[in-house]
Amino acid sequence: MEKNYNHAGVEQRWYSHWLEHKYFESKPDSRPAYTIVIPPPNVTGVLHMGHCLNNTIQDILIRRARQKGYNACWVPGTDHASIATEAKVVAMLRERGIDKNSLSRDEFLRYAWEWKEKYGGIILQQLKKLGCALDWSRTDFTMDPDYYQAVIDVFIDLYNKGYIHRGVKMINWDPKAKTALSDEEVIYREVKSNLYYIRYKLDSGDTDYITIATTRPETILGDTAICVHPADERYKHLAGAHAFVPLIQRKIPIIFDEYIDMTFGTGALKVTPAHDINDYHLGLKHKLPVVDVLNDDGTMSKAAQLYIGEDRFVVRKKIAKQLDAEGYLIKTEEHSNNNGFSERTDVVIEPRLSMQWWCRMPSLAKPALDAVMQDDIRFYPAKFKNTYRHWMENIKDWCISRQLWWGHRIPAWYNEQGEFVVARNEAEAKRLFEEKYPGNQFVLNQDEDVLDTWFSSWLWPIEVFKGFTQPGNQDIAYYYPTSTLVTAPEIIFFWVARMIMAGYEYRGQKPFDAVYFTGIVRDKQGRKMSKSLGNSPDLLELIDKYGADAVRFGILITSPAGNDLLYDDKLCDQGRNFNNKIWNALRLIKGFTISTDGFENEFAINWFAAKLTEQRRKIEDLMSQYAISEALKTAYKLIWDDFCSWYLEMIKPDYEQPIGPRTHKASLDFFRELMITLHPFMPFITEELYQEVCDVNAPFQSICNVQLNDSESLNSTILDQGELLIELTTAIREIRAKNQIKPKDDIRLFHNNSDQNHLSAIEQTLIRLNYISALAYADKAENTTPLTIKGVTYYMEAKREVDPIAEAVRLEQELAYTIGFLDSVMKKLSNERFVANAKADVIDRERQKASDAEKKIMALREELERLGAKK
RNA sequence: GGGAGCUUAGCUCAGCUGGUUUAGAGCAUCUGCCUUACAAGCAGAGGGUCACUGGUUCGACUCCAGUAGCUCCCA
Repeated sequence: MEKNYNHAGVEQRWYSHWLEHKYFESKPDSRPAYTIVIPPPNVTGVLHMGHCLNNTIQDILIRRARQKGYNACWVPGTDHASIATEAKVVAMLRERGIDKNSLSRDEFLRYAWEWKEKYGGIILQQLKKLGCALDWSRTDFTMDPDYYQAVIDVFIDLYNKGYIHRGVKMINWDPKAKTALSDEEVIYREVKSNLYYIRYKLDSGDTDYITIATTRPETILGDTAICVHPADERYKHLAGAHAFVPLIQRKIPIIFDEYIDMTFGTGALKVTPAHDINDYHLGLKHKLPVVDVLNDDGTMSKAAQLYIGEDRFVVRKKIAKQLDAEGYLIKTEEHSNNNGFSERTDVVIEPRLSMQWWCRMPSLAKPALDAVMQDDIRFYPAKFKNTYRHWMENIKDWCISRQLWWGHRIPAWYNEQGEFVVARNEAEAKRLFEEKYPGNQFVLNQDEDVLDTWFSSWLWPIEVFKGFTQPGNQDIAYYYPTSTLVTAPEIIFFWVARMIMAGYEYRGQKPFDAVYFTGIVRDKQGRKMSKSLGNSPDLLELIDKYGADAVRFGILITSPAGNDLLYDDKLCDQGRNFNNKIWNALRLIKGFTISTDGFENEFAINWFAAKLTEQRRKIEDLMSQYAISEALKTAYKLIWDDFCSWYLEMIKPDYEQPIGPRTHKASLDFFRELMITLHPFMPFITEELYQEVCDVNAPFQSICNVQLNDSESLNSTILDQGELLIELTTAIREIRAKNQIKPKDDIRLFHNNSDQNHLSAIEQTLIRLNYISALAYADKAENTTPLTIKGVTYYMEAKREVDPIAEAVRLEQELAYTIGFLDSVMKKLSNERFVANAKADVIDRERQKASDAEKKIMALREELERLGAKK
């Protein structure tokens, strides 16, 4: 074997093997199902660190479930991402010199599909590099024909139930993508801006003005009132008065409303119902006209009268100048306020009145809220229940229409009068129209808009198993509800909540048993990874450099459940080093020569068997709580510390001596079990090395299909003995290190335990590990260094004289600590109320602690006296 | 403005329903080792008044209240 493990070649080879033999494909059978649906990545996406974390976790859950005897099924797929994809296609067309507006809808969609076929699967290919055990035969896409139909049918169904309606409301408008966005697609950021103080002439006299403050002077052209607080003394006299909008001299009323914050600006608010949600509501209340001064691309409309066709931000500057020049601008102040930005295009959102399709949520939300609150669906970490509840209890209508072409076209047909029906297709629409309006002639046109992408992905856990298009099929019955959803908290509302709603509405059942929320991957300075900062490593390069196993290790080892993690390449180094450690452990075992009279260590075998069982149970416990990082840490320590540092050292024969067959076989068995334990976390190296320790004559079995079994009973006596062995050995090594006694210089060890057999189980191993030439009972031993463990004092005697001064310092420190410790214990024990109130086993434990400490203090004092006499 | 959460070793975090040591781990640091699996390694060490202030209790990192700072979500 090579000196170091090299991942190159190994990973590709095994992944191909796994695919070829279809280990990851699942079909319903008699086993219980363990199902995960992948959060479908966006077709425009490429794999980044967030995906790496998210999918590694899913892979671990799936591989572990398979080991535990479940029929594990992990479904891959992508979503069509209306806005993002349409933007990519428009950009592609621009490069080819084609203007989207010159194309028909069908022509555009042909280009879009072409783009999707070419680039839409990249991200799925990248997941293979990570080792993901996905059932590729089930790969789905939100715009596949069946899926498409399911989305349309759900729309029709919800429309017929009265949940979906059409109406004019204020929406978030993305002037770049020229589409409406849902509230969830708007990101609020603080921005620095100016607060403009503008005076409006009043109709009461030429020198009377009222001054308002605004951050958006270009919208004054859409003003239809000025509003003040009824209790504001400054403006009481203006009841019934009117003002004139500067530059255009529109006459608008002064209105009074308690909504006004008297302390902000001048206490007078310009009211622009078309361009601000609060103003819109004021407008409704006071029956104000609506003047929409913006076009859909963010330029000024005809209704603005001025600057028609110019961009809103250009106009903001120009109009400020003009207002100043004409004496309307009193002053400008620096100001910071929150602006909404489009999640996809990052332009400033324009609140805009618009005719859209809406889905009413409360009755959908009710069962979905209850399910989570009652832990029928469990959230990990549970703190997200609060976030979820808050949103669900204040849920608003969902704006589901988007002014785009790429997506599920809204199945509504209109006649020339704007009357409409909702139907599966044009023929049915015609039929419905004839029912509604018998005898009339119609020319029908389908709605131009498509549905919000989330309106398709909320059906994902159902329709990937054809739960809508082939209801009652075997897959949906078997795999639904799925087991665990792994996702980011950012999409708890977008996606998680809505899937739960769809699950109850359409299956009468939750879509998954548990939701595991991952944190955000940040750089080591805690900054979010982003393209603009360039602080995100290229995942594929990382995998090339370190291997997928090491990268998986790196991203997980530092990843507490639900908390952000600070990524650093160093973590991958640690993963790579771990690979190497495992590799070398096997190299050692394989390098032994075996002989029937070779070295055997029965104690080591029994001890490690117990340790393995104990730690595997701990891993199981941690995994059941989704403490995945902790579980990996436990496996890491089991292999590195318990197996390599202790077990292998215990069984290592003397130089160039053979090992006994029993110990050799046990070591191979342990190694194999360790590979199985680690496999879900690091699939490639474990498969590679598992095969190395399998019987060559047995039929081939991939580690992917090996079952994890825990039937062994746990021998806790031997674990205690092992602990004593380790504690003693560590203490001896410490004394050696402090006194420059070489690791292999012989020592003699005495102890004062009246039970002279207390070391018999570990004696042989203790002697070998510590180069002990004599081990005996002694009440007190001259010229030795004492160490007290669990009430027994051991005396270590070295050929080399210990330095009395350094030794005295060491003992003094230990004595001080132990006295302090004893004090704290005695304080408890001398407290009558403690003895009266505390549980018996707590008191016993304290008494044991006290007696051990007393013995230790005695031994230390004696030794110090002896050293003192010497000085 | 509303809501949630966080504050434990230089860094990243464990520490569940209060009593297992005057608090643990990994990484980093320091010391000694090229020991015949691994220097991508081995052996050892140092490092924390558990943010602050009160309260409950025989006993608080752990429960409660307040203060300060930080983060996230929503409007």
